[in-house]
Amino acid sequence: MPPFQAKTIVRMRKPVKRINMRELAANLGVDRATISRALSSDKAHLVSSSTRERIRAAATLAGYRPDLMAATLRRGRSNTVGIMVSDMMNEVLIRVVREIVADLNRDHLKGPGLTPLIAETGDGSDGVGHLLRTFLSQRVDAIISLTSTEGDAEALEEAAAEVPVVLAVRGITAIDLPSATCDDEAGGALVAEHFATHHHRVICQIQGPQTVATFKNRAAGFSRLCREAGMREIPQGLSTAAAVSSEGRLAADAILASSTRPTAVFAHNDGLALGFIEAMRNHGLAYPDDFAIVGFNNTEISRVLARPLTTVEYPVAQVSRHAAALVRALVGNRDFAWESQVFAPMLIDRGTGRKC
Amino acid sequence: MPPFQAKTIVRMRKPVKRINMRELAANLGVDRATISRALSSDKAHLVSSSTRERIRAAATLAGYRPDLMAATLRRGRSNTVGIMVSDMMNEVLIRVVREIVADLNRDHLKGPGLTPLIAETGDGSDGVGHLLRTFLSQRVDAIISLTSTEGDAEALEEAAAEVPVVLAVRGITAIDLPSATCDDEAGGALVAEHFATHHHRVICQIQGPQTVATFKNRAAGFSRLCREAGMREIPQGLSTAAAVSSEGRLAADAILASSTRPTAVFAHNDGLALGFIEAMRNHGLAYPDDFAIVGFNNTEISRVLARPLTTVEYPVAQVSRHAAALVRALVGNRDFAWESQVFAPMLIDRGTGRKC
DNA sequence: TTGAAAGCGCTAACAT
DNA sequence: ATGTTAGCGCTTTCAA
Repeated sequence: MPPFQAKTIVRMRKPVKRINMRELAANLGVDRATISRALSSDKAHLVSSSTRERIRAAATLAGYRPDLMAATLRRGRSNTVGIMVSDMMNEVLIRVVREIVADLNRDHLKGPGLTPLIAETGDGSDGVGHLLRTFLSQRVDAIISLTSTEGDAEALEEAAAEVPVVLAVRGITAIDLPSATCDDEAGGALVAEHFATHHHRVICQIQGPQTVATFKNRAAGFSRLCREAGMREIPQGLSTAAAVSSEGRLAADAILASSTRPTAVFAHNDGLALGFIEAMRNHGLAYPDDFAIVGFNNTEISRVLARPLTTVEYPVAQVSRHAAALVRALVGNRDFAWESQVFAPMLIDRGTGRKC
Repeated sequence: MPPFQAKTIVRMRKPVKRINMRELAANLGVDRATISRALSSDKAHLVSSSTRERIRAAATLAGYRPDLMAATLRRGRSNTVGIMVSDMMNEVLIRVVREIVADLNRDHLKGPGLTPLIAETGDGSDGVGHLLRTFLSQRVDAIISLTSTEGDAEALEEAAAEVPVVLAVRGITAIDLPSATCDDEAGGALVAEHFATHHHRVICQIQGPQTVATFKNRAAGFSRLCREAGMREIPQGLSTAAAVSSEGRLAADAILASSTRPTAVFAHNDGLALGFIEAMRNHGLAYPDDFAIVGFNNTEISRVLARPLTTVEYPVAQVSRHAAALVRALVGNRDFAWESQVFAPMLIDRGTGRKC
């Protein structure tokens, strides 16, 4: 156990009793119902403005906090949305979560809105199932799932029977749920096209795990355009065990050892690209002169490199906005005629994918 | 509006009515109280094992999900902890959140445990206050606040009157709350000591915003040890507007332009260090040969650099564990005699802070 | 415009 | 070992 410094303080808490609506009503000599109406956003107009203001002032003064549990129980709605994210260290996922949260919070300005509850799927065997059950027990009005896998289909379907479930970032083919995703096939094609434009003839891709739809689609789009543009792709299917920089380094070693070297490399995400760049340096090669390289996601690191990386911007804003819109609509009306949308990514050309 | 592809699907949802305890009881011909006991973890022994199993099987089969809102209302406790984080893109903060969540979830194995609710403080003017109010209305049993600032003192104190509030990562001097933090002063000193050990005589630090206690303490510790070790620190107080790589680049330009150049540089976090390294490259200097450089936080990027960076490991595990322990203890007993703890950081020597 | 009364689904005290 | 009863704090008819 490493050392630490301790500061010992003992302290008694004054047990502040929370004031409830009944007490507040008694203090003011009005009925609880009047308080409820005065404090609500949709029924406030039913109360005379004088009493309404009197009640609101008194509530603030007394530090009254409505019990959302009780309100939810009575109302049958919690005005809450569960957001389930697979990995909080993933920059794209967190950006999407953030924007969804901001989007939903914006509604609070007018009306009750939806309060987001964020949780990460644990490593446990049934992380997704457990979290979904927790959300349902918390009586969320809807669930947004970020980056679910095909293995989660059953659990999601079960949840979807009770509340609207919206998928974001990654869709699922086994079940038909409203979703907001990125067109990864187009993303892959975009990169290949960029290489073709800059006259590359022999190129390759460092693929993320092909069990993940995202990477499978990027690979497919890239290969498709390679064929269409008459470029030679080598080696076919250089797949990694995880989309992280260390795997990028390993892939680079393989590429550099091969007899036919490509002139351009597409890494399925910026982490893999970074690994490739490091390996290049280790091999005495200069980035970005000795290989053209393009990443994916436009993560912070791709921007702060001494030589910023050409990469693909994930349509974070659009995915987030659509996911939020879907949830809002479905919470308002379960029979809403939703449509899943697939948004186009965009190439950010910073020059590292050109040199032939 | 960038292009997108739309897949239109209309779908009717079968409105699955949630089964409640009363119905389940009726189906089984037992009383609701028996169901409640059978399904609980602490009172299950009061039910005969045969009916207990019968009830549990039926509950699972029927897809019964206890209404936590109702249970909370009745019980007066939600078994829920609000975790408030200022920035979800901050790697250290997210690691702490994760570990706290994992720690609290571990309790679920035996007994009800505490379910964490994670939320990010919005950019709004009163983000902290608003979030605290939301948490209190959700009847959380405790609140953990990550990286609060002195400006949040009042709001936190108000919340602390109702439920235990624990600070993590960053403490507050204005009020006396249980906390789990890092000894940043020692961290700064650690780095200076490292430089002294490797015979540096003229050194400098690129400081994060001095309004933030974390950076102020790192600066103080560093400067203290500089004086004690007889090293010359130049320029005094090179403070940045934000602890990000772009600011690190600016600071580097200033350092490189000065007449007396230091041989070693302490960047208050890895982002600043990265900016410095980039600027070095831009100036035709070689990292890590032309300057010794040490960062802080041991973030992923410091590890994946072609030449990994010497940095300081934040005591994530200890801070998390203590924060979780404080919450658990205080939820169990408000009068628990808590102690705030300050944990020591640790230098990770990867060799970039030696060369003189 | 306000009040009275019922009840959301659960748990805990008490009774059997 | 199980059942009976009351009530957590709120919102929503319905009535005045």
